[in-house]
Amino acid sequence: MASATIRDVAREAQVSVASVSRVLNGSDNVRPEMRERVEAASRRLGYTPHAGARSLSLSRAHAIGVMLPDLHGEFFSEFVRGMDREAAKAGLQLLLSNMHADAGQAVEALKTMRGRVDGLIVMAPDIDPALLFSHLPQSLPAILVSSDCEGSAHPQIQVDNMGAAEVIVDHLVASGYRNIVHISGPAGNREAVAREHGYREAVRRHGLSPRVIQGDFSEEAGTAAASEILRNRDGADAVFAANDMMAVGALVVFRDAGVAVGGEMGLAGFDDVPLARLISPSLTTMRVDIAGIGARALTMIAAIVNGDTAPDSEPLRPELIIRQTTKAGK
Amino acid sequence: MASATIRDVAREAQVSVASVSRVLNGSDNVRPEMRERVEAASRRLGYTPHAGARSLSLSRAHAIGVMLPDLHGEFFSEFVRGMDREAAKAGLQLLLSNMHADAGQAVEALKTMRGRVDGLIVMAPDIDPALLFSHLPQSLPAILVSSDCEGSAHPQIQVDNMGAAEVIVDHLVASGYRNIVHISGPAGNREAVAREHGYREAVRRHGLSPRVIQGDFSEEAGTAAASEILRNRDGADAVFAANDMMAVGALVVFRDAGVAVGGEMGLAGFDDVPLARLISPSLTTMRVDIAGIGARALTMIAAIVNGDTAPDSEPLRPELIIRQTTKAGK
DNA sequence: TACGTTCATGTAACCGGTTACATCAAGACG
DNA sequence: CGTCTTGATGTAACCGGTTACATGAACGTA
Repeated sequence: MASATIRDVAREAQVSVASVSRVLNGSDNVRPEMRERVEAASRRLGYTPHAGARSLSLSRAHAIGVMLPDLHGEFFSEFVRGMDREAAKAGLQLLLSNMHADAGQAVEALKTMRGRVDGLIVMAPDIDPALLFSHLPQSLPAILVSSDCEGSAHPQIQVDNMGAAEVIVDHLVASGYRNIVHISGPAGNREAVAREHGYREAVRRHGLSPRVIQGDFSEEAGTAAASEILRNRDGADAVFAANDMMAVGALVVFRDAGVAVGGEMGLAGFDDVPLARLISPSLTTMRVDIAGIGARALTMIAAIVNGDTAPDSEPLRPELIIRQTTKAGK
Repeated sequence: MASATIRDVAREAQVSVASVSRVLNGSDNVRPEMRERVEAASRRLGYTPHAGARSLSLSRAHAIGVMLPDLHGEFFSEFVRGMDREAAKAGLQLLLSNMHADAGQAVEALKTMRGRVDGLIVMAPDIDPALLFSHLPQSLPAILVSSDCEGSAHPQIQVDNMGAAEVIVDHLVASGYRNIVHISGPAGNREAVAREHGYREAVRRHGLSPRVIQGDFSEEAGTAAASEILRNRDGADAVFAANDMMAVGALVVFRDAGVAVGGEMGLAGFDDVPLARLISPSLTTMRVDIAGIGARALTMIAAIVNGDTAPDSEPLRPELIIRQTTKAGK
């Protein structure tokens, strides 16, 4: 019942295992008659090579380990789509390990990938990468995605979160808004921190005063923040949420309260989830090319694995997408 | 530079490889002094076991291969989330292989998983499973998700697409709609076919006449279908789209044309993507518990891999979610 | 003291591939 | 006809773990 091995095929074809291997890997130096015998035997036995054994003897797994945080929706699927597209081109598979409760668990998960992948793509916005990699064989190539951390030994793909946040604030100011409240992301999240930093910087530059309501990237956080803003009636005339889901949560609250979003109240998010375009009024936001990041991450790690020089890429600049929630202006 | 192997640890600790293996796998029959020596050596060398070699000698990869179609958004991420949750519990990893252009490529992808995974979870609504598995070692356990096909040798997780479609039509009829148009999914897709079948069955049962516009699950297909309906003005008073994205495309067209969706025009989708709740007017649809399906798929395959009897599960029944697009009725 | 147990440890085979090197037959050439 | 070259094929070591079995020390018993 166990599957046929290369030795079974060799026996069936009355040749040596070396010959079978040569035929199956398309080596030259095999006579046509030999090729035919082996292929026939292989077909008769329904032979499929054992990828695990192959990668052991070649010291090449043809797989990339991917560690992601607890991503949701489009964000997750677009990222994986981008990686998968390039992985298919490069003949690589993706070994997924998501959503780990804590750093210890994450380290454990990375360890179980040793000897099973040729490289790692790690996105861990709330885990210290130094800690993450200190327990790992340094010979395993890895790249960090969007971790916004300096001085790591590993190549990184950066998104210019801070600059993008400034762009958003500049746009809100240009549209006539002056009292811009920021709904921030989770405290330990480096992307969230960078966005808040950009917000503060831009507000300061315009001579305005910052105001931050702590959020956590969830729609509920946006709902809560908007309710708080309505309750206080403290002159806030625009909201910049650190991601779209919180912006959507806020939008629904404003809409239901009869606030003219895009008119008296400006609103902007971050990410450009598909929903941003479809909700009404449609949401001004920064578009991040998630699939592109995933693709770039994979081509980078593939290059490193192949021993090519890793093209250290410059930060990705998200694109400002102006929609109805800031269109009318004030 | 190459990573330390178990033999390096054995040499460093001046013991045999068998002892190292015993210590690291927590076997009894090791004296405390031995344990300590090995652990110290292992730490000194930064040793991490080679999972590939381990799985070769144990004939157990502790990984599950997952093959998915070109899924988008929440659908994909929720499904993976469900699997991942259970996989973490069971100590399994997920080897992903998405989005294959054609059946041949899909078969190839499955083959490269041989010897690398202990089982397969396959969702391939537009590939004939018989074809898919005919080229595979029959010893590799596999389960099919939502393939709606009879007489397969592999256990399946079914979603009652046909029954759910009937539920939707019944609801539309109960809300007063009579000329219900169906926007179908892609032609070869078995889920889409089952939904259309349910639609036709229910419409026939109510003594109404069916009308189907061919779609392909994309938002654009919904846009096109709705435009066609408006152009024809042929008395259609409700639309049942085979998925939410098409329903959303249609909704936007109707809304922009000033048609009262939920009043004079009923509209229902299928899937309950997050957008369905957030769009305005919010969309009546059938909720499918995607994460639950993923989780169930993983527990099933894990059970089979462990040699437990596979609990052959009954079809999942989606839940009717009534929202504004059918609320007012006619 | 001689002998049988028990138990920690070591040796070597095995998982299923790849491949360096050995082997050997056939053809080239003096 | 003998030798050298060439090229197809076979043998066995190796990738890095696990583990059945061999080994031998320590101890109990007569």
